[in-house]
Amino acid sequence: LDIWVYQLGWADGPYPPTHWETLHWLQDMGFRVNPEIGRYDGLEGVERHYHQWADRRHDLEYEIDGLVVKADPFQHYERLGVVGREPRWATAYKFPPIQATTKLLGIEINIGRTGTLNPYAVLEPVQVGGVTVSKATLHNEEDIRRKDVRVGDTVIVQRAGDVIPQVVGPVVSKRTGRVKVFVMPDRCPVCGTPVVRPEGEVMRYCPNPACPAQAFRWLTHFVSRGAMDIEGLGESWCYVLLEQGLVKNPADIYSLTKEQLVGLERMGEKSAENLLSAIEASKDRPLGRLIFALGIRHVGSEIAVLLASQFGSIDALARASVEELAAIPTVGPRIAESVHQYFRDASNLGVIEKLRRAGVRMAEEIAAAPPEGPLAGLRFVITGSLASMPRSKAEEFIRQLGGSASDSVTKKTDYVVVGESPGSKLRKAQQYGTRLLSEQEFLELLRQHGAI
DNA sequence: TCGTGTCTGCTTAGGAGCGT
DNA sequence: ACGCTCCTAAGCAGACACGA
Repeated sequence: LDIWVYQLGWADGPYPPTHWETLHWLQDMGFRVNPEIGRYDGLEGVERHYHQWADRRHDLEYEIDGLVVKADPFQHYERLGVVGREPRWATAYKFPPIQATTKLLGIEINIGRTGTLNPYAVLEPVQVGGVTVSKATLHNEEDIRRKDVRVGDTVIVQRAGDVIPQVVGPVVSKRTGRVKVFVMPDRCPVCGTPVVRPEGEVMRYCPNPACPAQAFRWLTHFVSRGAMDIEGLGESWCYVLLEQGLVKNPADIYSLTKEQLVGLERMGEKSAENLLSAIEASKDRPLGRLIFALGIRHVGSEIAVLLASQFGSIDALARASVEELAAIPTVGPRIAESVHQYFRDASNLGVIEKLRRAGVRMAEEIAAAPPEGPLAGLRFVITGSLASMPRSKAEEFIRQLGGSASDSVTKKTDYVVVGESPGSKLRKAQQYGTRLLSEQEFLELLRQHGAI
């Protein structure tokens, strides 16, 4: 009997490790497995019904041309010798990260939204775990020093959590005399301003707020999903708008006209209309989103929502003193100072004025203390992907019911929701003995409390 | 109609630094 | 000391629109 195993989303290259195991496993059971046919391309009439092993004792079930193949993942993983703490049905298996060696061609610098100089490795493209890796972050100069990687080195590359490319370190035995120690630049590679490294901090900053790189990062941050969420405006268009001088700061987006947009290369009527309506729609985002979008240092999505709920308007926030700010729980002196400073800067105030004139919502009712939901006081963490909804949606539901959703597992975490291909959070949860929830159980929980 | 460019959606690691 | 948030990073398929 021939079995074709079909996995969505992997058109090329090797299968994810768990999938590989499944192939072998089916083989062991006496099926002839044809992994080559199992590619995403060109497969017709093969449907995948793939119940996750995270579901308690649920069968793994493949339907192939009307033939249903069932198997028990519990036994499968047990046979592999991969048995974690209870409940064992949630144990997933991953190979250790697959590594490869390649050449470090150079180290280049990105400028972050806050002006940080972020070095990254430019690598000779290499296949690692099924994808081509050509770049990887090096975090900062200390990290480069710790790893002691030099330009020209042969380096080991892996995919952390099987996803993110990472430089592990050099293969010192392969080092030739021609390697070069990397030196962080003294000047911003984009605007040439001498960089500063505040005492006690590890990152170097470009102190020029008008640096084009920072303007670009601010703009992309402003329009991003978590902030004002302007659909259709990605990095490329941000770049074009800045380069053409149509936009100098985020507030200028709101005075773009159709004529201006249509004049751009590869921007037609349709795109221009879509973009303008997306911009229009963004005027009504919740206050927290706007505060986040302003890009104040130390104010991310969480603190922004907190500030919105405390002050209720941009004006009230702008008037707040350092003491008032620091009096808020979880806001300390650094954050308070950062916020206060932001609203003392003339150009920032100019942007805010312009946003106001454009009709961007600047205030909202201060919500009464959030009603105590059924999940009040419970901390959730999600790992892996959920089939039924994006992670952000799941987190929204959790908050709606009064729970909190964070992204690192600690001893205080109450539940870890395990989706498909979970990462290291699952390991950590097992280590702490944190209660695990399969996607089905999670959905059941939401249903119980009427969230869905 | 079709090749090409752009954006979206979806994932996780981990250093740094803040708050308590 | 510990927990949490901020911030950035890479990759790829697929949807959609442009423009010839």
